[in-house]
Amino acid sequence: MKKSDTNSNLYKIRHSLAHVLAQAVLEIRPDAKLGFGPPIDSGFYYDFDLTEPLSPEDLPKLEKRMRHIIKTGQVFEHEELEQTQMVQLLNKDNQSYKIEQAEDLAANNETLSLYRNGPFWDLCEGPHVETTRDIPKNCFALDTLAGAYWKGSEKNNMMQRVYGLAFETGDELKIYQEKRRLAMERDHRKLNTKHHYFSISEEVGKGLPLWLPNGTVIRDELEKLAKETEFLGGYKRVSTPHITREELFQTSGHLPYYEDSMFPPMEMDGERLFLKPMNCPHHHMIYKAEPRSYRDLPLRLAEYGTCYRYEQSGELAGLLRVRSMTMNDAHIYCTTEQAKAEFIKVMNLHTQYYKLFGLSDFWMRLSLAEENAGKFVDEPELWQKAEKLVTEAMDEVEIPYEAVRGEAAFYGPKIDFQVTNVVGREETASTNQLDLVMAKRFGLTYIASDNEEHTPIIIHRAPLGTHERFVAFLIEHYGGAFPTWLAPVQVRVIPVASAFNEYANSLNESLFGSFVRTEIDDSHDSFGKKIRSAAISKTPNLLIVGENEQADQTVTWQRYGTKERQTLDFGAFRNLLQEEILQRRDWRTVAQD
RNA sequence: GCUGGCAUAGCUCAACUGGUAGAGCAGCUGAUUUGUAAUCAGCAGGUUGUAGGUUCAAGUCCUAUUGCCAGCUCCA
Repeated sequence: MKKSDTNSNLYKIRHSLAHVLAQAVLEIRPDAKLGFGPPIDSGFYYDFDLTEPLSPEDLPKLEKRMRHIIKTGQVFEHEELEQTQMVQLLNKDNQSYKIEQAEDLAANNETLSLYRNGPFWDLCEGPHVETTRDIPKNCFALDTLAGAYWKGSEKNNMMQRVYGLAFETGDELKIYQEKRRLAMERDHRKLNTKHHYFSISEEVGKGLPLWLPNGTVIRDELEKLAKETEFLGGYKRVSTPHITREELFQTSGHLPYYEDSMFPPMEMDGERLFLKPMNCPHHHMIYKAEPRSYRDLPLRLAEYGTCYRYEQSGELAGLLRVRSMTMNDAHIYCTTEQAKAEFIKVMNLHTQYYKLFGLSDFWMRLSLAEENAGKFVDEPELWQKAEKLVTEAMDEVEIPYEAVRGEAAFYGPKIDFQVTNVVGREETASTNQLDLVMAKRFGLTYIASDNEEHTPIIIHRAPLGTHERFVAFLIEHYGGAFPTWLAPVQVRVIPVASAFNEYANSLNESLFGSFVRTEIDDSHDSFGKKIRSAAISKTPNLLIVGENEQADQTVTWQRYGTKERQTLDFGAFRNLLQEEILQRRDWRTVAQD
């Protein structure tokens, strides 16, 4: 929850519940050491260091104890203490983490305060409800157990975190739980079991998805979209190898700054080769392959490039986090004067794509470097210049964003498009980066009109991100019901009885011959069953044909998810469909406009 | 990678405190020929993730291992 909400009733309820939870845990695990226990967007959590871990079966027990504590109406009392007194008190309870926290707070000259309720007390700045009776009866539920590092650093101890859901009323809690349940239904991994987009097999390796025919259709359609758009945007297409000699990644700085995320090298003939984690070094080499003049700029090199990154095993998740990925990558080499305009063009391209998919639930993050983090190329002046350029461009297009330190690429600031997946986890869907560092490292130059050598500015951009993540998002965004142009199967022809199979088949073949992805349901199932199967398949267009249609050479057209249908001439249907596909229209969002 | 949990047929799930695996859907075969969400009947499908161990007996208990899930850390 935001700091600004601290005085809201909801904040107090959640914060107080965290204390009640800690009290309940201490009842069953008296030696528990307390960590942090803040309110969060959906409720609260509390971290504990336990000698004997809690198991999911403990949650109902804890919940029962919490309800009991609430009923006794414990009063929350506030008290401020000097550091020595506070540490003494904490020491008596053997709360070593809290002592560390108290010392940190004191070092920052913050007031040390505690809250007591009943037998429990906690180092805490509040605020809380007056008494535990102010916590509505059924407004909370313990949710899950998880691990969490003390102070969020993997160098520290792993503690056990208990998550709880909490709202102002029981009804709000129920609504939240139902919403979450519905969201789970859209999980791309869940929809995948039904619609077969991809497969991750143990034999091939984790994080290395196999794209099945249905998923490949979506990939190919996205690629087609990107190629057409980039062609019109003046990009040139290139293609580069998946493995590369060590030296290139030394030059690029990937080995010093990014090696943790790279697969270990292959050794051959006395040299070391790496799988590429990004496409940029290769594009830079293409830039370098011939002398460049200012007349060549902006030079826009585009590639759907496949990269490999050694993500930690616990981070892999379906298609959202993988180890082999194909990026909608391009690098724009331009002069300083051109940079802002090029950056703006790229931002507009993002907007254009997001509008096409009807994606509106995202926020933009300006990811900046952090000093002395060791993760960023050490060129303070260039960073400053790049940040200024990006900020100005963003202000000019008037797109709101939030700046976050420490999230930049190692070679420059980024504008990331942040989206949340169905489970509520935030991910970067697209990215745009301004890079003043690489051109220098690679010795990229162009001859300007002054007949002198200059260094170009580079813009890295991936508005469609990677196929893996973007397709995962689209599956969840559309809930598996894709618009016609993206749908693995665009049309299903359904004869009402086998007597019309022949007519249905002629339509099917005719559409197929026009490059429409079509199939026919000539099974022996009842008509009702065929309609049901078609609905479950989420095929966007159904063509129903029977005696009437056959006699008139017409089709009855029904959209997925609707009851309305229209009967029209087959040729007319085909024209409408082809136009819709060509224009990549989603009739559902078009209707809303 | 770390903490916790889970693993039974293609999918969703069953099998009491250990007694030798069962259903629905999907699939296949046959009958049915149907105008908007499940026609009927039959058949087939599993060394219970893998490897050890305890036991007269293991899906069930123990150990290891692999994979998956949630979270932390990390990121397109």
